[in-house]
Amino acid sequence: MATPQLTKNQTLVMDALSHSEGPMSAYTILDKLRDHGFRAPLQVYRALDKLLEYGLVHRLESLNAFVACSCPHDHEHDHGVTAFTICEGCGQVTEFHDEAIEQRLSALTRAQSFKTEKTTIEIRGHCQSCA
Amino acid sequence: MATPQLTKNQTLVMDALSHSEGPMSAYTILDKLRDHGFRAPLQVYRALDKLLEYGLVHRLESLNAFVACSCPHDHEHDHGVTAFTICEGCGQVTEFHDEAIEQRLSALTRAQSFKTEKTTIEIRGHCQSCA
DNA sequence: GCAATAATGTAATGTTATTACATCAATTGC
DNA sequence: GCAATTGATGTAATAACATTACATTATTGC
Ligand SMILES: [Zn+2]
Ligand SMILES: [Zn+2]
Ligand SMILES: [Zn+2]
Ligand SMILES: [Zn+2]
Repeated sequence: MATPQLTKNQTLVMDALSHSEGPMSAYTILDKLRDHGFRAPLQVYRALDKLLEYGLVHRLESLNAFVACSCPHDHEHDHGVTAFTICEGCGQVTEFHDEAIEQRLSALTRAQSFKTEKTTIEIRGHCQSCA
Repeated sequence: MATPQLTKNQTLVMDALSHSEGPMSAYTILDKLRDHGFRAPLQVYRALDKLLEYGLVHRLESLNAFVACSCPHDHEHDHGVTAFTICEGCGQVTEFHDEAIEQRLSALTRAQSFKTEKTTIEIRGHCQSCA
């Protein structure tokens, strides 16, 4: 998925997430952007849909929240399975990718002839500082 | 986590999930149990909390829904990491466990000194029939 | 310019989950 | 037995998350 030029709203949401310490809910993003003219949830959700599609943002299912992708690359190519550790103490989220897990999951789904479209891996717990 | 005797509400919710073809949202469960005296969401959520604690039920984060554990064992011992395939077509959910994935995730989190409390693995896609 | 497409604005509504407080039942200690 | 504690339940209100519907504006292709 090549990333096209972002629109005004997409840029505002992307910047909000990029400059955030951690993940933000859609409504938190909305509040942050009220000064920039945002008035309704849909403005956020529409921008997020596109940013998710472009791979610039990830959704954390277990938090109902969103986080900027931390990958250094330019997102010209789809990065594979994305996994996260999420600290319950400080809220820190760490994104990581592992080829071994990806291949193992691929083998397991292939065995049941399941066609994977999206894989969610989220590990809740406590980081080193918060242990 | 040894499973104590279930209370009346816990039994009703457990039965509803056990007899369901697939996962159900809390509000769907509520509707199913209105004839049995359920009136408010909290009655469902409280029962689900206990059933989750006992390992009899799993929460599907990407669906905001709940499903009865499909493991044959008696839940006397905690089964490790649970993963699911979820078909977008027919709604079929398949629970599986894999030692290799569990060990790999364990190694990865240990490397960042992260203390895991709960791991979510959910694979969305299409099953063989719905491909 | 004009049609087609994509993005935006706004309101209303739908869905999921929690807080607060009162009541009831079972268990424990004496 | 009985008070005290604990766990479970009932009910209402509210909070948090997400979508539908419809109107308007901006951009693109011709
Ligand atoms: Zn990423
Ligand atoms: Zn932490
Ligand atoms: Zn299970
Ligand atoms: Zn299917």
